[in-house]
Amino acid sequence: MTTISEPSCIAELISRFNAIAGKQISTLAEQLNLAIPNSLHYTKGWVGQLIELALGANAGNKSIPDFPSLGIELKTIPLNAALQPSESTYVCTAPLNSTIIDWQQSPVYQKLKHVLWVPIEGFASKPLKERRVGTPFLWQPSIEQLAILKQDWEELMELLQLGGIESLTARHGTYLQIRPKAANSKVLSSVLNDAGTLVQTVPKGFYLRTIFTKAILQEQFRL
DNA sequence: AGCTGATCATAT
DNA sequence: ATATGATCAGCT
Repeated sequence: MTTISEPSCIAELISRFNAIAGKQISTLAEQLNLAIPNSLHYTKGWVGQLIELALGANAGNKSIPDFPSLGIELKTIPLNAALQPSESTYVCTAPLNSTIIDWQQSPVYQKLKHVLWVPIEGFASKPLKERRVGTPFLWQPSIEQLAILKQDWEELMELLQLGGIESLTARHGTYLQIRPKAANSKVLSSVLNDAGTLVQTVPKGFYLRTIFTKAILQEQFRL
């Protein structure tokens, strides 16, 4: 495997992501001496990691943006045959026994305030190695989008903090939602419920709804 | 068909 | 255990 260092400035990042636009997965994998899995079934995050390697993202599994010195988060986004996002986008772990922090300090805000979106052909009809990288673009939420994200985050955090975990479902939130994030439903961690009792629950994560990423791509490409 | 809940691999 | 990278698949 070939390792590439973190880009030292935005201009370097821009020239790197422009260089991968339109390329096939197989081309990038060969350049990095990386073996291509037969399918994504057992390697769901493989494309994301491929793009991280190709661009020199180096935050590991720490709760900080992928390009720490640039404060930019990298997100691949799978497109269906109509070139629309086909899946929600994972943001970060949801704290179950949360201590109160404010929006600006939250990992959700820290990651979403500046994102490099990398669209990828994601339709199953096309073999993984033939799928192409779309046109990556840097994005920052608008004032209006930020207000809704903040409102969502506050609503969801309030449910977590006030022990409302048992009533919290993926139906809460306009752009942000909370869904399970674990190896399987048998993985459990302890959390206080609204009666102040410790109960077991599957670990959760924050996700961006597809409707939101769809809007982001439409703004960008005027689809 | 889209959405919610479930799941898979890997690093530390 | 818990973070990262996400997509899968059953139900409505």
